[in-house]
Amino acid sequence: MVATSCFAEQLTRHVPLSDAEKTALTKLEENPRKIKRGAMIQRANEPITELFVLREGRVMSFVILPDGSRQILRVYFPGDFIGSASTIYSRAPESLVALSDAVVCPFDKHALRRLLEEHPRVAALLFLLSNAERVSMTDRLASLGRTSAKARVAAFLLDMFHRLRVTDDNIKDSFELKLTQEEIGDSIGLTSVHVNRMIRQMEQEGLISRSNGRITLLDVKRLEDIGHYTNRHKDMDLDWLPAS
Amino acid sequence: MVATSCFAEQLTRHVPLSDAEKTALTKLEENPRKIKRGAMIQRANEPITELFVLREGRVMSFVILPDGSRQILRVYFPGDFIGSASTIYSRAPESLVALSDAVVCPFDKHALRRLLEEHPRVAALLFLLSNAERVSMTDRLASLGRTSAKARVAAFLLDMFHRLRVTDDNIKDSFELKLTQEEIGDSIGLTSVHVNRMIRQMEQEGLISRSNGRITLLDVKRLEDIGHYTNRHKDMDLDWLPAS
DNA sequence: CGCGTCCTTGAATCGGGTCAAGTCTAGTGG
DNA sequence: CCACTAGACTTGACCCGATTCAAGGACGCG
Repeated sequence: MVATSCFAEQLTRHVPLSDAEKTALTKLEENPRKIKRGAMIQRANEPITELFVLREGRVMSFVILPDGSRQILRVYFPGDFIGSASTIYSRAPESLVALSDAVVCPFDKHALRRLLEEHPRVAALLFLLSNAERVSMTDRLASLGRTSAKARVAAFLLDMFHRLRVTDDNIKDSFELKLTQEEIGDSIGLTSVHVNRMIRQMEQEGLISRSNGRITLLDVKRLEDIGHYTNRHKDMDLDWLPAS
Repeated sequence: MVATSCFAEQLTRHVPLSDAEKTALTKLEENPRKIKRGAMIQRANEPITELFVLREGRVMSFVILPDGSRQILRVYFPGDFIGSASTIYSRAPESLVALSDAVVCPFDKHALRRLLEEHPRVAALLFLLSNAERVSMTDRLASLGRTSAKARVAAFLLDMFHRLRVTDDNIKDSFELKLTQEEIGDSIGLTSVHVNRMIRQMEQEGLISRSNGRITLLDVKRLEDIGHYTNRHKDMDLDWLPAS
């Protein structure tokens, strides 16, 4: 048994890895770095050569438009692979900021190249997970483009919930959001004021409840209905990956 | 010189390929199939095992929400790789319909697996391009979440324009849209009525002009400004890919 | 010629944004 | 232990951009 990294652990949830593969992945996490809440990890438009594995805490990626408004693109959880854009662009298309105190493990993109060369199976797996991210992105597109404010909030909460559950088995029906209502709004294309209205409404209707930053989903079925949510994590099927 | 496939041709725009790689890619396109405008290539939620290379024409992917509204996720052009979702999901997350008469080359996902196994460099390249798609998806997210109707139309037109130019060098300032205004609306989260109003307004302001389905961009600079558009195709940098 | 699809335009409506004025809470320092 | 403060949450009144509804026009095709 080799010491498994945070990233390898995430990947083995999908498909078994050989020890050699695990060791290689662990190398990516040799340089953990502590990050304070609110600190910027990467600034949009600046040259980049690093990627990251998020080991602890939460990180968000976002862009700021010329009029000053912000679109949050994604919230990352421990085990996530961050900054894959730097594999293709020499300048960062998006900014990265820690939403909570966090630990990230930066590594050079050439280290990733070597990994892909030496472990084609890992390359294939990363390709697949990149496709999965693309699909979850399309779900959000549909949410922003075609659903009401209430539906977006519902879908957002469900997405957080199910993603957290992938790595944390003891989450039953509640979780720490760790995002302000303004940040929620910036994720789903609403103002903080309207996010607040929707959340209160959903609380009054008995869909959710809150106590100091913790959200409890009281009626997941109805939330899924309101948010037009489909849980993609269920029917993933990576069987066809090259055998190890 | 081996006969290059449509897909290989697309890839070599980014990075040189060996003859062996080209041959392998060409194999994916052994079974061209003609598709009529409007025909469904893949229906959301149905089992899938096939992927496609689009050789001719245009194809769109979309989802229909329970209330009947449609979100178009992406418009594909010749040389594009379609349906990468089937690498991870056994049921299609999105539908595929031909926007014009088209030729697609279906291939089994196991053929892709063999390709990834035998040609790790191609696997890495696909991983990169998948990342590029993810980035262009985030651009659209920001557009839908945080910009006005006019900005979205401008960004949409510029995106079509620049993507067509990647493969077609003789496009100077005009192109065939081949989408109805309703389809444009379903791409950018607007109604066809409002798309029409924005297009007419932009026409009156001298930003664009139209004649029987052909759009001419008269003032690209100002359009980019209005649409908060950034052309991602320019500063792609795939140099670090494993050497062939 | 007639029919269907797409485009165009106006009027009324509404969802969500904006502005503004609180309230609540966790820190902070005296 | 309490006053002070800053950031986040809450709520109301008003406004505006986009949708909805509806009706007509243009064009291509069988």
